[in-house]
Amino acid sequence: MRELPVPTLKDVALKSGVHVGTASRALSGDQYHLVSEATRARVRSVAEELGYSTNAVAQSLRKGTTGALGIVVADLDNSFIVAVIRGIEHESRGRDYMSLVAETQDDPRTLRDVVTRLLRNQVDAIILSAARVTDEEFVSELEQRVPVVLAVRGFTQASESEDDSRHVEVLQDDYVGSRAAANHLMALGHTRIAQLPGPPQIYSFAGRSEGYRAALALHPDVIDVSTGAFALESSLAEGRRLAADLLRLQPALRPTAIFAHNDLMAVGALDALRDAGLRCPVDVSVIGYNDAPLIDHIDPPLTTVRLPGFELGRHSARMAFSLIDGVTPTRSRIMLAPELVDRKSTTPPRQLA
Amino acid sequence: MRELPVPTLKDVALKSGVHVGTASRALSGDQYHLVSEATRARVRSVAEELGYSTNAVAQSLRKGTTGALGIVVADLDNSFIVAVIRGIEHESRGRDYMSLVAETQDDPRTLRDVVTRLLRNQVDAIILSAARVTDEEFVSELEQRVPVVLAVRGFTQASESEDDSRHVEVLQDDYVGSRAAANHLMALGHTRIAQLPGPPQIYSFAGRSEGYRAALALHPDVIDVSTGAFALESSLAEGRRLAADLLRLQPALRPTAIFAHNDLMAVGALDALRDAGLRCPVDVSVIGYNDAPLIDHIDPPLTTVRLPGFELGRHSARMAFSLIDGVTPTRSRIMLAPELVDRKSTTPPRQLA
DNA sequence: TTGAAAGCGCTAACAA
DNA sequence: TTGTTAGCGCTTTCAA
Repeated sequence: MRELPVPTLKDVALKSGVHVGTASRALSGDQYHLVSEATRARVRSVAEELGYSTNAVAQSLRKGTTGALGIVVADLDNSFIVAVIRGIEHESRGRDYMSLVAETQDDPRTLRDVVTRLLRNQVDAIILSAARVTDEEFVSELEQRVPVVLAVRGFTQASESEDDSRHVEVLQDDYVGSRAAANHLMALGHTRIAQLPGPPQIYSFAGRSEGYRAALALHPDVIDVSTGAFALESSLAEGRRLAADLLRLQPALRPTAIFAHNDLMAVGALDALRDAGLRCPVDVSVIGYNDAPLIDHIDPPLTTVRLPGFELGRHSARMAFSLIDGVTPTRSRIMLAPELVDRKSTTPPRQLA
Repeated sequence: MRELPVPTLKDVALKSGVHVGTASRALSGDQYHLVSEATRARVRSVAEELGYSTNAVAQSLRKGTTGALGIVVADLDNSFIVAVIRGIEHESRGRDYMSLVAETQDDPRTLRDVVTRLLRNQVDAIILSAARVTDEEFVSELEQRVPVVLAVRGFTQASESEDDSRHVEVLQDDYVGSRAAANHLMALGHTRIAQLPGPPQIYSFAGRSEGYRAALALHPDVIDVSTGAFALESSLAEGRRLAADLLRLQPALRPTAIFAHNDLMAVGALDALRDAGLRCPVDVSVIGYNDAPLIDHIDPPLTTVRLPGFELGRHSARMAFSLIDGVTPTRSRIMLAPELVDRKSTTPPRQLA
């Protein structure tokens, strides 16, 4: 099956009649000018002929740098995260960097595991998009060993100023996004609203709760009928459970609008509504977060908040490269604004309709 | 930010008062028995204390093997593929292998690009899930340089026997899946059926076309009203376009059931139906392929074919390990059976209802 | 059971 | 402009 002996630089040098050092320079991206045009051409053609390709492992060992970026995500099965990864890759292309993508499934042990692996493999930087609030100490230690960019999930409360940020973060603004969601509902005339909070162990969800509450606080006539419970994971089943609890309240106390911390939970809420014989949006409006694929094709098409994943990835990569280059980035935190997408799952409450 | 000098084996050896060779053995997974228990314990505790972790780059260079698996996928934003990746990772865990995941976006140039990168990085094997029919020569060359497992997308026609297979393949049986889909429609009583074929440059879609036609061939009373056109990419928009073309036929010639080569195209077909003032499933039944997330929550919940992604990944990884170990796998081709999931988008045709 | 030494493939001083 | 040389951090053969 596989049998061709892989040619090394030495082979190329030999066949070109030059020393390996010269061959190295001739083939290198930034030292080729130290070689006469003639030899350079010869070496390159020999390399081509032999099918030579540089051994990145040897190169890395010698250079002390691998040209690899570690990307750690909680859940690969998430289009938003995939967009982030694509943004990173896009930005890496120009620098000829390679990404090592690892998934934690939101398990703290797995997180430590994959990070250890990445470290062993000498990645030049890590873009971490899987941190939970309890991981801050771990991340601080990690930052001693390798440049780290926190993407999507940070450790910064919305209320904190950039000055006291201890990490390099590229985030989507949960505070702004959730406020937009809440404001959308209130603008429609809803006065009894509830949120379905995602796991508070993830700052993003904490931020969404905060933004939601801040928005409601500005409207004394609006009351928050959230139960106080939160999802154990941001899944459809949990959204359904939380919503069902809410719907068990007596009708007069029930919310006329629900803000779910992500689309999957919103779909769960839709299921709960149906279970309770209620209809969306006529009886209860529902708004999600993320703008997942096909979420515009469910019944009813979901109003939600769209996140700038690709851009977020690009910024994260740029931040990482700054750190790698030893350039202190001008900003230690970048916040990108999400955007509300108005569809069919939100309308004015019935009494106003 | 980062400053701790990273300890090397030499540091550990020095502090332990042994030679690096001994330290290496003490820390190794399979040579530690060559070291006295006392020194082993000492070396290990020193390593721990220093926070030593082996430099995988140096280790790889010396060993000539990296413990890395290259995984090449066409589209990361695909839950089925993510399941495959997870299956691979699951199987890799025990062997302490690491995956390098790369995406081609189905672009042949990018495919060559990422494979080159993986090769430079000396991956021990490549699991390729992004091949197009025109890539067979490229893959054959690749197989000379590194063990290759074709996952999900192979080069094997459904009709070929395993004996003439030139590659190591782990596939989901498109032929069986598409036959199941067609049979489901025919069992419901449909006699005018059309398929919406995905790009034939991908063998999976070619296989689905074949299976579909084979199933219909067994029922002389059923006529295939497919237009013959196929999708340029397996997207919602293309599904919509193809379906719209079909619906322009005069009513008597129109299909009463449509088999879309994947769920996204099926959703596009649903849109086209709506555009044409037709309803699913009352006027036209629609069946998809893949069982994408949320596809059970669209309107109507889609009947589709579910694929064993995780298992497929596990088998792919096992195959790869066999090749790495130099063990000729007992089988050069594994075909996993998909499963039909009956939901609400398919019913008997109107005249029979 | 341990030490010594060579060398994986490459790059980058330094010298010529 | 090119050759020489040392060495990145590790593993492993060979000797002791």
